[in-house]
Amino acid sequence: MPGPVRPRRRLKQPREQVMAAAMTAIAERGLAELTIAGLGREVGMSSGHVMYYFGSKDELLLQTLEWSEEQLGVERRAVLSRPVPARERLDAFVDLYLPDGPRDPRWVLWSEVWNRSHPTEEALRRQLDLELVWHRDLVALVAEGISHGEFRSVDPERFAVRMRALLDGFGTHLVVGLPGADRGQVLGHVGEFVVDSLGR
Amino acid sequence: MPGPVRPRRRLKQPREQVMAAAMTAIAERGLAELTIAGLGREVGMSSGHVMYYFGSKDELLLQTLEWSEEQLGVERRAVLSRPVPARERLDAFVDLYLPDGPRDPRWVLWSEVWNRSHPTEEALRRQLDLELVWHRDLVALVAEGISHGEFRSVDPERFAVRMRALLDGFGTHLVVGLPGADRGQVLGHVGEFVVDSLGR
DNA sequence: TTAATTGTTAGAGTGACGTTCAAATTCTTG
DNA sequence: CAAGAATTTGAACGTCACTCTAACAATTAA
Repeated sequence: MPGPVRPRRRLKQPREQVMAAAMTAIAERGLAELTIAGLGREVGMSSGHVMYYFGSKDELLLQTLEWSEEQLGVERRAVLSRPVPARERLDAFVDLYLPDGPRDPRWVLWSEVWNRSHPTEEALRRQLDLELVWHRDLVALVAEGISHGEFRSVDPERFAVRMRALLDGFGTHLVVGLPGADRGQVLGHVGEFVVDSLGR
Repeated sequence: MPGPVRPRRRLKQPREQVMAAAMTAIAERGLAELTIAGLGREVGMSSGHVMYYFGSKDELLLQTLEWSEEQLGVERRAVLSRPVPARERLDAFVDLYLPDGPRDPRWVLWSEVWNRSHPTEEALRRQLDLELVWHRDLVALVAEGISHGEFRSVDPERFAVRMRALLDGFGTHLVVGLPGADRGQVLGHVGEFVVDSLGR
């Protein structure tokens, strides 16, 4: 006697559903408790099904990070093209760059993928691409601010490297929930650094 | 018929042996490939034996980080008490603070323990203690440099927060092996930041 | 010295996980 | 509508952290 036939409906946008569930799960319960089977359960897939789409957990995490960065990229480009002073756009850039708070999934994923011991050549290139878009946009914004006479004349590339180190440091503090690392205070520190470095 | 009796000799300093092996293994093969059984094999212990001493893998990693920091603390205090200008001691502080290079086990462990989703109250306190010793020493050094007229008069606490964010950012770039993050260049950036912030 | 107690060690067992795989089902297309 | 491609399931596998029991060694008590 055959068992009852369960419906096998096709899902809409299965990749997106999984990645969205992963972001939520990381924000709510952390990476350590994120399992392929559990993730599948959230969206009505078997573990094998999730593997069919992503091939491995590492690849799932990297694709989720890329997906998240894509959405943020849209916001960033919108912000950067606003017809307001460069300083105002720089503040918006910083606001987008920093994590929302402890366990921000985008930052958790960043840490996870970069801490892999043996990334493939291809994965490394993709990870680096994610860095470069932020970096290039920052360099271009600073260069524009300088050419408009709004910022002091510094080397935009060199400033961007230092600025991103500062943001990554504060971002790390925020995302791990280091006591004393409050988003408001961090924004204050960064603002002061910007004034010190670029103010006329 | 009983099997052959293998010697069950007591090991000397078993905890230290395991922690040293963990540091080496992380530096050479990364955290992902670090297993309790494999670690035991390196020092002639069974997996159960390692667990007997550390109770859990998380606890092993945290104790290893503490052990590593203890050794670095000795070096740091030696460096900070040298009878040389504060600036020179600050440079030595930075050199000790930053990772040696990609996969520096101290930084890998730091990232691992802070990225745990649900640390115990006690673990969190111990992790925070590791941060505080660096922070306090930095604040004291800067305050000393100011009082000797060597540094500009800034808020030492505020400077230390910003300086550590910068160091953590650059340190993260170095430890994950971000292309373009070279230790020499990082030291250059940090040196420039110090001059900008504290130079008279 | 021996007996009892405590501390140390091995290794088998457990459950959860990522991953693989073959079979079954649904969709697409000629 | 038939054939091939794409999708979906769930069982199986190997590995891992962790648990547990029994054995062994060191220390202490008598």
